[in-house]
Amino acid sequence: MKLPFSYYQNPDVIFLAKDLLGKVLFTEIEGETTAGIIVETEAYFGAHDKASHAYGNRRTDRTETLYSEGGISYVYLCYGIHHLFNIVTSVKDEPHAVLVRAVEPLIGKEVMEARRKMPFTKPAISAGPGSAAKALGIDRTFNKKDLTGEEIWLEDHGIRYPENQIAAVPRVGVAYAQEDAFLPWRFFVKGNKYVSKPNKFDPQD
DNA sequence: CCAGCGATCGCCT
DNA sequence: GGCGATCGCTGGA
Repeated sequence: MKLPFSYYQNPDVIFLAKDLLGKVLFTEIEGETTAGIIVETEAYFGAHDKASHAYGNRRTDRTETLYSEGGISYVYLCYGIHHLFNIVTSVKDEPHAVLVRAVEPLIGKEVMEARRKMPFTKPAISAGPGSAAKALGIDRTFNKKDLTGEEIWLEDHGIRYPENQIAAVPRVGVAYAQEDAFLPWRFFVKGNKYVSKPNKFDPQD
């Protein structure tokens, strides 16, 4: 059930971003297990993507994690407040990654409610990358973790969404990436209430 | 060494 | 819908 290390080695980060919808993201922190179904992702196409921290093969202390082999987590602080969780994919030195933007609470809902101070019936509990990470208890200490380990991992529960239920639209908050800002590399489950706000519904529907 | 800013969120109007 | 919070990373001095 736990996704094997090989799953993350796939060189096609766009495929993986879409394939990760429906997979279940787990954390175990101080004996408390929480998990959510991934319902929204964004692909970041490494060195060739102006929206990526690793654009142009930029290497700094922060981006070094992105050059790990697939199956490692990349967590960083955004706006001084929010922790954003990414899944590093592909082979070593190919800095591809998938940002998890929203999850649907599945296991440990009470724990998530305490972390977020709101009932799990409120979509805001885990809609949006900062909220999803907080609900699952993910912070900076989760950077560079093995995603097949005992603290954070993913499972395949056989959840599959038909093609026509998945929207592919431009990514959020990457206007600075110029022409790359228009690439349809944000994927989400249409109509799922835990999907983050911007363009919750496919404009074509 | 330090000023500017970000893959956001929640509160206020 | 508008805006302030808040801090590590980044690149230029």
